[in-house]
Amino acid sequence: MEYNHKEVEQKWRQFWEENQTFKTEIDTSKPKYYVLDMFPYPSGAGLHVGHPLGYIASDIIARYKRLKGFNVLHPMGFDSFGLPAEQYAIQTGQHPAITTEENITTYIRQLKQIGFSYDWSREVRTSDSKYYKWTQWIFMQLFNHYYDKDANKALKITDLVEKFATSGNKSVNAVCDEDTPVFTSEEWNAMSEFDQQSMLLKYRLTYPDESVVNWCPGLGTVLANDEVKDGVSERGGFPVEQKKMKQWAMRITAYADRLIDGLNEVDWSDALKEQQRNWIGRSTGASVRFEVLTPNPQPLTPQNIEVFTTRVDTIYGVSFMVIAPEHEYVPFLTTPEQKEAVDEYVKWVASRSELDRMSEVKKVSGVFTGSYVVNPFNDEKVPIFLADYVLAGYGTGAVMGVPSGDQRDWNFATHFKLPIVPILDAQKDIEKEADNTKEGKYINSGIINGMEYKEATKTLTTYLEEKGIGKGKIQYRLRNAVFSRQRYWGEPVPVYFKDGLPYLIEESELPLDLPVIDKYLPTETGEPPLGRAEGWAYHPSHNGEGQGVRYPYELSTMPGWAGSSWYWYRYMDAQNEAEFASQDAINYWKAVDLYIGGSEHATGHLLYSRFWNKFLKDLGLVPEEEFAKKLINQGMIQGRSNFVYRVKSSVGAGKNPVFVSYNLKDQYETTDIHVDVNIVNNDILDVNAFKNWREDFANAEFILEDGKYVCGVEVEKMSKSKYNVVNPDILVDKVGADTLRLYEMFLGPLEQAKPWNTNGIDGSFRFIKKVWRLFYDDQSNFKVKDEAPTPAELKVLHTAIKKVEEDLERYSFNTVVSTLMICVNDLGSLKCSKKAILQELVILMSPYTPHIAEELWTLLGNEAGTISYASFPKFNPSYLVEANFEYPISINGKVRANISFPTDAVPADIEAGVLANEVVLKWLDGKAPKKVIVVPKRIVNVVM
RNA sequence: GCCCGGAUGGCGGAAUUGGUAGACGCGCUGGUCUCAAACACCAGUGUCUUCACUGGCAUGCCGGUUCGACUCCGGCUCCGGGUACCA
Repeated sequence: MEYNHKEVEQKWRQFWEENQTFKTEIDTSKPKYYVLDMFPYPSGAGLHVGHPLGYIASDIIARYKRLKGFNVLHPMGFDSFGLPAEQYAIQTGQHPAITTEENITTYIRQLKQIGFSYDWSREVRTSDSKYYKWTQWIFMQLFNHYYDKDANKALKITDLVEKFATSGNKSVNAVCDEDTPVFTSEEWNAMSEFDQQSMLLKYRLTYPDESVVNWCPGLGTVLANDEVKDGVSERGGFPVEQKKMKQWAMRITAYADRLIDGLNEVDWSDALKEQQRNWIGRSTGASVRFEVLTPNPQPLTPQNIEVFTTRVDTIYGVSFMVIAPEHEYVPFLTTPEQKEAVDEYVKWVASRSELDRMSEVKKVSGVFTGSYVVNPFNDEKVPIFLADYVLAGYGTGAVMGVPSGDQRDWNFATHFKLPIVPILDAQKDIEKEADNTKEGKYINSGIINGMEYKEATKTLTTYLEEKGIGKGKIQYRLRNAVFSRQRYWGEPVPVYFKDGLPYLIEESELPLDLPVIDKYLPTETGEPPLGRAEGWAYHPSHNGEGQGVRYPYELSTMPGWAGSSWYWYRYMDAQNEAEFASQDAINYWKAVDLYIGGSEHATGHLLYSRFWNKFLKDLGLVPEEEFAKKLINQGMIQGRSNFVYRVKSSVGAGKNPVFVSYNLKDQYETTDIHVDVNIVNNDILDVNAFKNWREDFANAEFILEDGKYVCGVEVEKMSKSKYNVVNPDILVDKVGADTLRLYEMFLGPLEQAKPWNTNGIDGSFRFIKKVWRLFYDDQSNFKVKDEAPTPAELKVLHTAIKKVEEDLERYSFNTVVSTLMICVNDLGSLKCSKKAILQELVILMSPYTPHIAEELWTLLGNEAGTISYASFPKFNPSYLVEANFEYPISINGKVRANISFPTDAVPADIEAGVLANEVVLKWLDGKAPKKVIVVPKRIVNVVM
């Protein structure tokens, strides 16, 4: 009886569903383990073979941990708000909820087919109002809190109001807007409601903020930088303009230090942690104010320019200052003589894309403004330049130029013939290039002459603070996160406006449901789509205000990352209507033990989620500072395209198209045509399927090699238009889910990017069939025996048990597959069909190939469905003990012989045995060896 | 430019702490079975040399440390990913 994967897999999927095999409850008698996949956006295209890669790995761990006695939480859900459904709605008028529902149905069908052990009763969808009620609720908490630097946590805004009323804000050490004024309690108490509320917005963790955005009127939305190409939208090619807009922002910068420090306590890859550290970009330095000297001061001309530097010790080496060409001071610093040159330069810079500015770093460009600043330390006049390497958006948009210590400044100074002043006696060759050393003693440096780096920095910072011209400062690259989208298909913001100021609706009024609208486009006046919703206004019901009073709601919706920034808690208690999750559930499951997903989320999702998690912890709602203890980024699966080659002369009316095989194509003039990889096997084209594939190829003729049509190959992105998308449904049908799971893991290390190549899947399929043949002979007789296993059989089994366990513990999924293959091959060679051995083997396999494992488990006489909660086989080292070890004998590092010695032989005996060996004697050629190295149970090296 | 990763047979990859480079699988070659094919099974398969034995060469390139290097160190090349020139 051949193994029938279709029947068996179907049977067990149904069993799991009907018996709710993987339904999970809180169970304090077992240790818990939480395995989470980054949940998908359900796109219309369905799953391709790249998507399940991480899901298979996490499912294997989930199943493995169950066997190890853990109570495993392994859920799946959908990040179901997003642009594609809305784009589709704009085109067709179909409500995004309908499209989304359909797509989710497809995803669930495809996921279930691969045999994942998800607890589907915990499924969540971010676009479900039962879910986004809590996203809105968290937003409200953020609005109601501020960050207190002394407590180093978020505190209630009502506490802040109390402090303001009693002692003003001078003693308050809180994160707030840069322009927050200092006020006394009297001043606070005298403020109007409007002024007080405006002041509080400077402290709230979420607040409306003016920010410059890529506004695309054609699409009626704001675009990310990478959605803009050459000044037009990537999608549709509409013009994009820079526009200031009131947007909600999240004060993530309040958590900058904790976001950096927390990285030390999580087991994430160094590459990923480094990326987050760089993104947050904490740098310690000093801010220094330089007084402006301009020949033509105007009322708006700034008196000072402030710079931030991480090397304040180099301040005596400053020979120029650079401000960003976009800087608001530029018009006031430009002298009439320089105006023409400056205007021209500013215009030129504006015309250059970021890419241009980036790739041309070696070419120095800039222009003198005509004005100067004064170096506060040596009173020297320092010219102010504009240069495109300084960005207006970062820090103060101004940089001090120290050519002897910074290569970019050195290039600039050399180009404009500015002085290059040495400042440290250890600087070398500064006439040739900059030397950024911190070694040596300072020279040409006024009050720090003769000092070393540490002392100099301290001295200068103290001086700055005493004179009131600067201070020590920690600066971050991280900016507060914009939290608005001019879109329909997202969470409504639970805010209404009274006198232009935002107020929260009552918690009891949540969820604020997404209203029905007629069209999914911005309004004629440029308002977001919610502006179309009739009656989209707040009716106060709580404070006794007059009937019929209405306040307009916020019209923008939340961004895609809102719903995904806390979802792992919802899985813990997905149906709870009273809380986002019960404290019982949260304190049991605590945090994610293993999180698997793509590295493209490094600075988006993973940073925002950490931020929200820390905030929820400050509120005492969750116990852990970090939400994901261990994280693995799975590598991207690239597409592998196949090509056919159409002979150019065969194209035209009345002609049959002729295709030439890959290795003969150089003899013809051909056109490369992508061919559907699903009708190609091991790069050999199925010519009949090809004729049926496209109508215009129905009469195709072929020039074959060795009777076959060989296709060309290229690695590209997996995409529909390249016909290289491999759908898991087809493979599940052909070879089964178990084979697919096995093969995806067998491809290589999980973290590594690799092209999908269906060639080779046969090997995994053969493995499944080989396992089956350990149970059934050629005549379909069940051949499992109850005999006692031999030492050889036990050795094979326990070698596998050891390796499978070790490899799973280090997430080496691919090598486990080899181990299982070796084990099955060896048992086959031993003709082993003993129950005691096979029973353990089946458990070992079950995380990878759960369907066939279930079937074999019951064939061995076990109760159906119990394998998922069986015990992982216990490794017994005594079965692996060997009497002898075969030593490789190398001579000068090259292996020349193998000699067997007893395992417990002492090095001296081994050495004597080796030197008596004839192969060794031949190589020694009568000479005495210089040295013999014996590494017990490893190797012997004879040095001559 | 900067940051991070990577490079091993025809292909995917293995080698966990410096100790027999190429496990396992694909593909290919030959054989058994079959009318034939498919399936399955057996044998071989880095490369050069050789009838064979054997030997030389080989983990992107150059150099170093070591009895011994895919593994460690220094320098480079190429490929992939990220990116906000972050002072």
